[in-house]
Amino acid sequence: MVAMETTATTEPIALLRGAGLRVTDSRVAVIAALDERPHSGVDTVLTAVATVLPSTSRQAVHNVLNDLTEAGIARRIEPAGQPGLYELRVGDNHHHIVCQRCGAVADVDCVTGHAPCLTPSTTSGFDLSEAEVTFWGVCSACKASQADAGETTP
Amino acid sequence: MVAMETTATTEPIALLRGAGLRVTDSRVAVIAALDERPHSGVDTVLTAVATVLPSTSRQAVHNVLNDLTEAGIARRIEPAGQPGLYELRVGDNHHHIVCQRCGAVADVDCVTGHAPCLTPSTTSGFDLSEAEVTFWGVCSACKASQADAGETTP
DNA sequence: ATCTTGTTTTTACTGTGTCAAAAGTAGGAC
DNA sequence: GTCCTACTTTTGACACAGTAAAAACAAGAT
Repeated sequence: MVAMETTATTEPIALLRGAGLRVTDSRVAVIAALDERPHSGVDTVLTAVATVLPSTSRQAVHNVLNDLTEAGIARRIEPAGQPGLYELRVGDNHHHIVCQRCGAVADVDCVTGHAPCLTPSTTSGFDLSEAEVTFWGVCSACKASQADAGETTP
Repeated sequence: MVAMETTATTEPIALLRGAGLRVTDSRVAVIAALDERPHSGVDTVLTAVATVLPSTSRQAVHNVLNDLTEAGIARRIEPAGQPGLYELRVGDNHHHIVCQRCGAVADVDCVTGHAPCLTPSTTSGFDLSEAEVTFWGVCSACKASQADAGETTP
């Protein structure tokens, strides 16, 4: 554990300590990976972590991501038809826009105008706790390569 | 093929013919099942269909549901952490509210007030095509049995 | 430095869904 | 009414994402 010259981009150690989680290389590396590439899946995180800690197992990444999510350090999103993705932005209620061709994800701050931004017209007796919005579209990269465009789900 | 006393609730045969799909027992049964229990998963549909056509395979249900979805007769939704669910309401842009305990799903007609109901504040260069809203909460049944909280996925 | 407890590895397994070839059936043509 | 062909269904195998559990190991307190 290095730790003296800390103050990395998101201060992984402070995040972990603050959540009462042990500071381990894997966790620090996962947080760093998510900080660099938000909306990463397990595979992407594993690849990034493996450049620093080659012995890391996929299961370890699953464990760490689950731990971080439970601790409120990370957030998991799961666009339909894709494996779960993780990001460090938590606590602010932001949404996502997903590319229907390549699966790229970008953040969307909030729906225009309204602060609570969403209230269902009928709650059907449910106790409402959260509104999740996913926008679907085509990212600029995919728009550019209009012609070929992967063959999956236009 | 029974079919004489048709005119069921959603006229499955007309739906299939209109979409250029062949009318088969399985398809009619699947449509009937979805009509009775919207937001059903493959298993639920299979159970319902099997009471009428006991030889039906799970694969057949997958095939039929995929066909119906492609034909625009059914719509697939996929709340995070749950297998895909299907419903016959298509074409109207409605949303869903999902119970965080038991997974129950109810329809929500639209977000209050606004007609286009959703526009992202920033599109990050995406061509927007659709907005999907999922509300999360606790259904009345789960509220009632607060203590134990069921585990069954209805 | 040692101990305790939490973390990671390893291996196996479950659930959800897809793929592909063979067998069977709907629906139009005769 | 009967036959033919293309579309459906069955069967069985497989892919992918994630979970489960026990043994090896490391963080942090004493």
